[in-house]
Amino acid sequence: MTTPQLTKNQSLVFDVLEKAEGPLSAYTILDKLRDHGFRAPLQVYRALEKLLEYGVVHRLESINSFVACAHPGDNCHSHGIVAFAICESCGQVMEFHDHEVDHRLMGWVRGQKFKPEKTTIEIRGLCEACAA
Amino acid sequence: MTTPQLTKNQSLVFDVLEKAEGPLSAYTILDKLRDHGFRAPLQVYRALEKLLEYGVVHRLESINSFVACAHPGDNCHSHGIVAFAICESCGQVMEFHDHEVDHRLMGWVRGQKFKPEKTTIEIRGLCEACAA
DNA sequence: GCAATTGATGTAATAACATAACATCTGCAA
DNA sequence: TTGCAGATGTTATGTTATTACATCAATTGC
Ligand SMILES: [Zn+2]
Ligand SMILES: [Zn+2]
Ligand SMILES: [Zn+2]
Ligand SMILES: [Zn+2]
Repeated sequence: MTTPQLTKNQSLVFDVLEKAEGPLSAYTILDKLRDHGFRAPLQVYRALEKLLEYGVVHRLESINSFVACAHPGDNCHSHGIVAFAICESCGQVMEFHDHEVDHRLMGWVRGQKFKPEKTTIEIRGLCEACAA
Repeated sequence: MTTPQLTKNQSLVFDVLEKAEGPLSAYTILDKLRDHGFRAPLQVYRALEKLLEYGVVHRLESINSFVACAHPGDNCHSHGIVAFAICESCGQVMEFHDHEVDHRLMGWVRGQKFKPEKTTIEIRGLCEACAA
């Protein structure tokens, strides 16, 4: 997915996520953008929908939050499953992918004749700093 | 985790999930149990909390729903990560685990000195019947 | 120029998911 | 019998996400 020029609202939402230390909920983003004219959740959700489509933002299903992609300008997401390690203490998110994991999971679903559309891998725990 | 005798509410919730074709939301469970005296979401959420703790029910993060474990009486969950394939058309859920996937993911997090607590792997797509 | 179309935006209302706070009950142990 | 712990009942509230409808702006074809 090539990323077209972002609209005003998309840019505002993306900038908030890029500057954030960790993942943010849609309503947190809304609050941060009230000074810029945002009034309703839909302004955030609509921007996020596009940013997800362009692959520059990820949704973390297990914490109902959104994070800017850690691999800007990289097209690696189109080749495999992205996995996340999420620190439950400080919110830091690490993003990675592993072709062997992809291979095992996709091999299993193929054996079941299951047609995968979207795969979520999220590891919650404590980052090095917080586990100390 | 050994499963103690279930309480009345826990049994009701578990029975609903066991008889269901697929995953159910907490509020769907609530509606199915109104005839049995359930009135409030908390009655469901409290029962689910225990059932999750006992490992007899799983939460599907990506669809905010709950499903009875497909491996009754099995303790395999204590040895690894459980993965789910969820049909977005009919709701059917397949549950499996793969030690190689566990190994790769845990190897990666160990390299990052990240301490994992709970891992989610969910594949949404179409089952064989629905993809046809 | 000027409709027609398309995509983006604004706004209000509502739906769906989850928890906080507090009271009560029940079984069991000191 | 009293105290405690766990389960339950109830109300209210908090959090996340979508529906419905109106408006606006840029583009296209005439
Ligand atoms: Zn990414
Ligand atoms: Zn941390
Ligand atoms: Zn299971
Ligand atoms: Zn299906």
